[in-house]
Amino acid sequence: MPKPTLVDVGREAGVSAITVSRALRSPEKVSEALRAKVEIAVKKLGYVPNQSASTLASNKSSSIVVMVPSISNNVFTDVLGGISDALHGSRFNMQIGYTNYDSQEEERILRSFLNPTPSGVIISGLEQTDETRQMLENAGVPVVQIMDISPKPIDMIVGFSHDQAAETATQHLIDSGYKNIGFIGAQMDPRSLKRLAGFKKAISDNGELREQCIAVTNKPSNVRLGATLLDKLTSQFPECDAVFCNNDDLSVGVLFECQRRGIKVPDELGICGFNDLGISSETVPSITSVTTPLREIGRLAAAMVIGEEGAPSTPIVDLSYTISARESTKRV
Amino acid sequence: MPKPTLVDVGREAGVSAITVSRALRSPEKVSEALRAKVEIAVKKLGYVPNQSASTLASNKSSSIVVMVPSISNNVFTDVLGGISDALHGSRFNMQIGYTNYDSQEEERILRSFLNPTPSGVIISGLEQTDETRQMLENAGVPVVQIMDISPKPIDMIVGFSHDQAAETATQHLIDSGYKNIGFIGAQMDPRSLKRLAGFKKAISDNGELREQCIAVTNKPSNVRLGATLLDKLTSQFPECDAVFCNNDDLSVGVLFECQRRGIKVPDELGICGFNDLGISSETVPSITSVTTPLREIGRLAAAMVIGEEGAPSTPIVDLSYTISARESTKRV
DNA sequence: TTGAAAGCGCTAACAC
DNA sequence: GTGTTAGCGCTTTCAA
Repeated sequence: MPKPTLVDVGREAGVSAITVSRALRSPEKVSEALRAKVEIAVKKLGYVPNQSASTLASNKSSSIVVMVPSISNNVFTDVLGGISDALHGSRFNMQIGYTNYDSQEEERILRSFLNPTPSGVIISGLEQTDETRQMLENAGVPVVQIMDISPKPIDMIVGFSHDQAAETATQHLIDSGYKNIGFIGAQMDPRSLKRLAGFKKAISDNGELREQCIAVTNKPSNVRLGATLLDKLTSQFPECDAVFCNNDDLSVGVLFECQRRGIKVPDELGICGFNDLGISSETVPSITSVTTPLREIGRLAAAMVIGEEGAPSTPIVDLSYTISARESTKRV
Repeated sequence: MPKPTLVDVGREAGVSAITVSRALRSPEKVSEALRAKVEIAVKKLGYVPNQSASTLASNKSSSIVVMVPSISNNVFTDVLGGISDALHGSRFNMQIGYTNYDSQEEERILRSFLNPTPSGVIISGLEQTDETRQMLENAGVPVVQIMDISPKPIDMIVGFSHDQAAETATQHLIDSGYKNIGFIGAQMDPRSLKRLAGFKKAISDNGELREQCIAVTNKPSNVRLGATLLDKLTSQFPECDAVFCNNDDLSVGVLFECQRRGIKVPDELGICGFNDLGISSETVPSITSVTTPLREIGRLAAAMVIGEEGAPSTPIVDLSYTISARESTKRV
């Protein structure tokens, strides 16, 4: 038997198709009696609305498009989790696009996702191509940029200041008594570069910034890389007594490498990570990290894009981060 | 200006709409000359096909539905990564459903995803409700179950034997000279229960299985829980000299707890994890784990569901796992 | 409050 | 190889 349509349900309930449609989408426009009849017919036939037909007829889809650079990065799984939570139970579903840190790819994917027009777009970062920004503005849908912060969003934005977060973290290392602080970074996307800038500012403000205190790579971040980059750093900057890492898997890798090489943490080397991904608080010694509001970003972005009540009233939401000071920077 | 349609493109190219459609979807059915004209018109107008209209007219969508229990679990991000890789560049896109380990939720989500009929379904585990199996069979689309293995899949299946993997791992602990082996497990879903069964079998085959050697919880797995469960285990089973963990974050948590409590690994306690999630090989000491073919499962499932050439010729694919023996079970 | 008619953009089926 | 016609299932608009 073919799938039942609105007409079938209507016939079963003794009403017209359009009444069924209304009963389902805006029950308040239909009389109590008919609504009940329709409900029974829907159950009986096991009717499921055809999304494509609905989308085609109304020219709007009920999906929220979410563009993220990568799925394997824990940072984004947290954000997606937040969005997923906020959307759960609403009439919206999410459609995820992976840009692989490539603006051109982002533009291409988004173009296909914007046809038909979704109910909203959540997009990571500020680095959209001009074409992409144009498309988004023309689409006339709510757009929320996430992760970063800017006074001039395309539409709305929720995130935090990566420069400031990194600057604060570096200052924490300085305040803890470390003198020769290095920077370790992987996946040097624009937000990572901002963290590097924040690091540089803190160092310069407190003395002299030396070239050799920075060890970075464009490879995706992972635990192994933390060890590799620590090797690189200590060979080019032997007097190094603390490191600020771009992301928590690097800081964990640095700790393990210290354990292998017999470097004492925090006495001989202080370590500070970024994002507080859940493992930092568990290692021995535990690792200081910058706790960033990842899930919260996801949740708020979803609320803003669907215009929910829980949504903030301003289009620019600058969330705060905190330094979670732990054993890895607690010098005696 | 409104979005251009097939008719617009046709007018621009001096052909009919259907010719444009054919030129785009099956170029071999259209003459060289027209194909070129169409291509130019498409570029000029910036034409993007309307998926809904296509889906509605043809009654098939080009999405591959993927049902997973959770996104925050690293295990599934690996699998999704594999699927994403395999689908990249194909004409298929993926639609992800999160079941939150709930068969009823799975059924509900799937019902809405099956309308209109997708090009294929990839679904985790064997524990679908009867209704769900029925729906999938009625839909008449390729279905690939993943993660586990069974002689009677709904349609196709790719995974590995969790019982056997756990049994082999436990045997490795026994062969390494451990006498009182415990089991630590979180998120006790059906596959975890199979791992527990494999553990029990190996223990029973080599002596006596005692109730108190098992410490489990239904909470989602995380590093912290590893420590908690080790506490529980050692208090109820003090003579314990090795643990097999359900998942790698637990084993990492166990190692950290040992470091906190001054328990020597591997001499006083042997540790073996599961899934080899990337961190196990980096800790100090490194942790033995069962390396499971997560990405491969994703890749193959995608190939099977879209009937690609790289796909296996049999509907049942039993992949192998390997024990990656590391320092945490290397007793001197 | 309910219904009839028209049409969203595309493709299947059939002609030419 | 190309075009014509009809219709996918729904919503919009307008009328009753």
